[in-house]
Amino acid sequence: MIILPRAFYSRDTVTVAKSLIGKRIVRKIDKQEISGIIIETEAYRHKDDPASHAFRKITERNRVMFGEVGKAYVYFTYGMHYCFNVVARNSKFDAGAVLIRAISPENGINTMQKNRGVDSMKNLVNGPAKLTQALGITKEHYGVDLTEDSELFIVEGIKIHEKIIVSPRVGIKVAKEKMWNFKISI
DNA sequence: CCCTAGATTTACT
DNA sequence: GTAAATCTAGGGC
Repeated sequence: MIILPRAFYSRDTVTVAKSLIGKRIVRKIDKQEISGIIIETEAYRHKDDPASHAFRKITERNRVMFGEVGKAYVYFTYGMHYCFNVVARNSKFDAGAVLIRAISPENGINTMQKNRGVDSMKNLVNGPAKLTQALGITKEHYGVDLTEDSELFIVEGIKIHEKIIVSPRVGIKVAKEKMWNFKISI
């Protein structure tokens, strides 16, 4: 099990978003290990991206997007949902993050089903707020370093044979022309 | 299958 | 004050 190094995240945000497809996200709760393969991501950048939380300026919520890469950016939205991002950017940008939109469950499926309150596989982790609920990710994980073996980190995953599908990002009202959504269908 | 509405808190304008 | 990187249930087809 090889944890992705900080250098992995020190590249252009869009490149990192694409590269994260097929990697494994690992969540340790007590002694149990829950994991899944990342199958959908989106890039959110800085000055050229009006849809990004970091578009205007640094604030209390988005400040981790301006900090060290490889850390978790967790935000709360719509009054009831958490979403999980990884901070990633190269030196050309002051901020950037990759939203994890969907995973494919591996270990701890029972726990995910319990956390979600559903037993269908199809509906388990196929959305950004669903996977945070299934993995028990909350604002407590804001700023967690994902390059260390702790309760939440990302490791090398599987080889991808499927073609990566490139689409416009989901759920935004501006900058829809940017094709920064990446996914595979398994 | 597709569509609509309601939930419910935060953070920024 | 209001929009928000969403999800679910319920109704109609």
